Amino acid sequence: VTTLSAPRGARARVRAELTREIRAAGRRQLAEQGSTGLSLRAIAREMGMVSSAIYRYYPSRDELLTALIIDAYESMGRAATAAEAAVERADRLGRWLATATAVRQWALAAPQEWALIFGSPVPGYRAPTDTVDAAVIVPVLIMGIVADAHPSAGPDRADLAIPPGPAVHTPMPASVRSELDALAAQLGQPPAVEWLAPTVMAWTQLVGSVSFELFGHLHNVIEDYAAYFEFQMREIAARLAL
Amino acid sequence: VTTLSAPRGARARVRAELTREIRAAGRRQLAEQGSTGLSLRAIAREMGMVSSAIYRYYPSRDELLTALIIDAYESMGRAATAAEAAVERADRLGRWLATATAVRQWALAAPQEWALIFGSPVPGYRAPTDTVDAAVIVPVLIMGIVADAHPSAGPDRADLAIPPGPAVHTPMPASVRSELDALAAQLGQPPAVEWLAPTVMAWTQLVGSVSFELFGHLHNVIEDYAAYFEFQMREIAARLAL
DNA sequence: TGTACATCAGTGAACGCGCGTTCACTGATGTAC
DNA sequence: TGTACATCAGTGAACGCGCGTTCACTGATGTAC
Repeated sequence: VTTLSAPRGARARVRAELTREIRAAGRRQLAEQGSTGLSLRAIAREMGMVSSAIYRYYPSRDELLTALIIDAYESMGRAATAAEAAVERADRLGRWLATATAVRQWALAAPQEWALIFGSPVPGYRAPTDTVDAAVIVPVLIMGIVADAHPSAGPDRADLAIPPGPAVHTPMPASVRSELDALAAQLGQPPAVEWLAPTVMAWTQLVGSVSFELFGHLHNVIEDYAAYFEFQMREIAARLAL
Repeated sequence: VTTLSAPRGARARVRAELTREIRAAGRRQLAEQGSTGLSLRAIAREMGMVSSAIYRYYPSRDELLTALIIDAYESMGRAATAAEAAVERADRLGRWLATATAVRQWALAAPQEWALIFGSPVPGYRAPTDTVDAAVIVPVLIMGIVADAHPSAGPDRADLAIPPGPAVHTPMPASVRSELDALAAQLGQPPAVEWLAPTVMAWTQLVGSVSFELFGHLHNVIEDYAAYFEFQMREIAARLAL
């Protein structure tokens, strides 16, 4: 982290350090009170500074919020990437389960950061486009697994006649296909086109499932959530024919 | 609505009316600023009252929030129930699609109410158990459709050997089964036990999909969201063998 | 039908709190010659 | 190596705002006899 910015003098090093500390304090506040409770004054208080001093580091509350959102996406992305990388390449089911489990574990450890990125949009806050690179880490990771199972081109193309999902399934509307094509084109080795929508569905289900657990929607319905989660993820893997 | 409380005198009628007006004003504020922006003072201002007068109707901000949450669940439930009831009973795919579409339409029309019930929990607010009856309307509706397709008992039991979901699928953990059994027992005519988890998954996917659309997670990924949504819901219907 | 009393809605002032952001300033740290 | 100047971090006071909740009160509406 430090090596990235490579600050020249002592002043720059201290500045980078304090910038990081401000975000850490912000994260702590987030954990305690949620995004509504994120307050520059409270951060300043915690750091033993006067409130206006924060403005030397972040020009406004929204900028800090953006930084924290990017941090959260990157933190989740790192956790998922590391877990996925530890699994043997050929074991695609294992890679998917490792990714999904890492995402869930990350969310359980930092529920408010999860809420920040996947919960209700913060009122009056418009997310700048800076966040998309970080937001896309895990979806791209998943798409990579699917692409390994169902590559888009080459001699194995013939094997891919199996339709995505269950035997009875619906043709994908053309308007959706083209959008997803454009998304896949961003990948070096994209999955075969008919697997794109199922991949997005898998990602939706993963996020939906974690949110349901975290936000308490299956309270008193599912007790052993870990078991139910794994069951779900295995079902999805089967659908994706990993 | 009026018939439910059946107020005796004129005073009681006015009180019921104003209570409703307060919630309507709250809903309007929610729509503009989200749950954070819900303010008793602002409601009082809008109604031309002094702020303390609101306390004659709701003893605290949290109580009002609870009332609005229940309203939202009930409003969504009414929309879904009406749409589902309009479809011929035998057309189970149609009933599912009508339900899912009604949920999405309701959400698009009232995004902040959606966020209130399915977004991040309001910080510092603990939902009382009063909300569960309303929260469960749509899930129960869906479970009813699945139950019609796959009833739990009777002579048709033999036809139900088809496993839920795709051909390759995972056994459900016993701990999850028992919890879902308990849930299904609340229904008069529950679905066969092996369809319970797929039903909850379908509900999760429905909510996840609408949230993704509303919260902007597929911005610049899926353009024709209506088409994608229908595609998804048809896939789910196939999985549920409706 | 009329009077006496109890209930209740709404008032207005106040308590105590927190927030984001701006601004002119001091003094220390870095930079150029 | 030493001095002069520019940069920058942090200060403290202030602006203007909003909030939930409490409390003693006034009057109007309802109820019991």
